[in-house]
Amino acid sequence: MDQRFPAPEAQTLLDWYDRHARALPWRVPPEARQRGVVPDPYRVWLSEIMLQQTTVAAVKAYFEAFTQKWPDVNALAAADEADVMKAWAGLGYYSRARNLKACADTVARDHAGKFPDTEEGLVALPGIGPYTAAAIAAIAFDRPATVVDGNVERVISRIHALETPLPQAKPDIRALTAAITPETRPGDFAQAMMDLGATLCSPKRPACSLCPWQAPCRAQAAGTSETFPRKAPKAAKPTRRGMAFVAVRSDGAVLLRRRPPKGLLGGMSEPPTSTWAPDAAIDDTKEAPLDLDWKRCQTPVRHTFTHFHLEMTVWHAHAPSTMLAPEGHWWSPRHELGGEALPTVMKKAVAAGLGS
DNA sequence: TACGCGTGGCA
DNA sequence: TTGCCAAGCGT
Repeated sequence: MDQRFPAPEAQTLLDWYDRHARALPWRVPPEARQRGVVPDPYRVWLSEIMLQQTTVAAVKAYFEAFTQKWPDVNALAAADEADVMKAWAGLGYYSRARNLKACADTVARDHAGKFPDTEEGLVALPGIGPYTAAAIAAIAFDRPATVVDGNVERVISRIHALETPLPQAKPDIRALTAAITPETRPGDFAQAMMDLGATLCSPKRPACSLCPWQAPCRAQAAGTSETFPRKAPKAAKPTRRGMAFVAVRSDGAVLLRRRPPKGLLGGMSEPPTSTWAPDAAIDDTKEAPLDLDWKRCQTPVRHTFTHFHLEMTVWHAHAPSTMLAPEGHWWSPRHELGGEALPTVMKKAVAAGLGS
């Protein structure tokens, strides 16, 4: 052990957390936790699912809406899946919403509405992986689980100046995190690690001068904090092209359909679309669901998904009020359009079709 | 093991 | 404009 770098102490981070913890809607503040206030496992679980790969700023409004609509796991289990998808629309990664509902159903039916209080029990539930199981066990049940998320990976890789790139470094990071996870206040420790990563030990321009773990941090000493964690370069995103068909009935209703339950935007709603491919035709209205006088919108809708760019040509047409929706489709009245389970890209397409 | 899976904010 | 990124999971 290099004598210049003492081991990072959990207590040092907990002292910092007691002074600087972020106030979040799903969190029991450290002073209340110390007085014996315990978190609601339902709220901890819901927040953890929403926060997967998603920013706190984006989650807040959805968390408030969900807990208003469905205050506990039994209420969510009693809900229609379609309503859950509508409430999740815009948040992204829609398999999370399907798994959220499946998990609520399982907890209500098989566990009498109580979440399991161990990592093993939690990780067996839909949508709960190793990170989320550890986080719920620690935060909701104060178990000394090793909680490793993207924040922890960044903090630990900097403290130890780990040269191994992610994801190969994950086993080392897990072991190093386990070694400093305390038996007392493990839930606050996990949340403190995330707050440190989110506020001081940030990806860009970390505020090392304010960090409670400045002394043990090798990257800080070398002035290279921002270069960790090491990562393999990412592949460039290809561009796919396609079409969307926005049919508007004379009373303003718009034709929608449901996407297949799995895969991209699985289970969400959309105006009819063509298949998307790099060389797809964007002017063949024979692919449209109805035989109408289709007109092309001038500006295509651009949208970027995780692994490709989409350039979608939007076609629009007026339909007579008597026209029936094809099998599997429905006319969504204009005043209900905002409440449909439309992902953001499809909201853009509908807006383009209505605006032209 | 590696890939598929959304979105919005920011430099 | 473009790339990068944010509390990962399922297959």
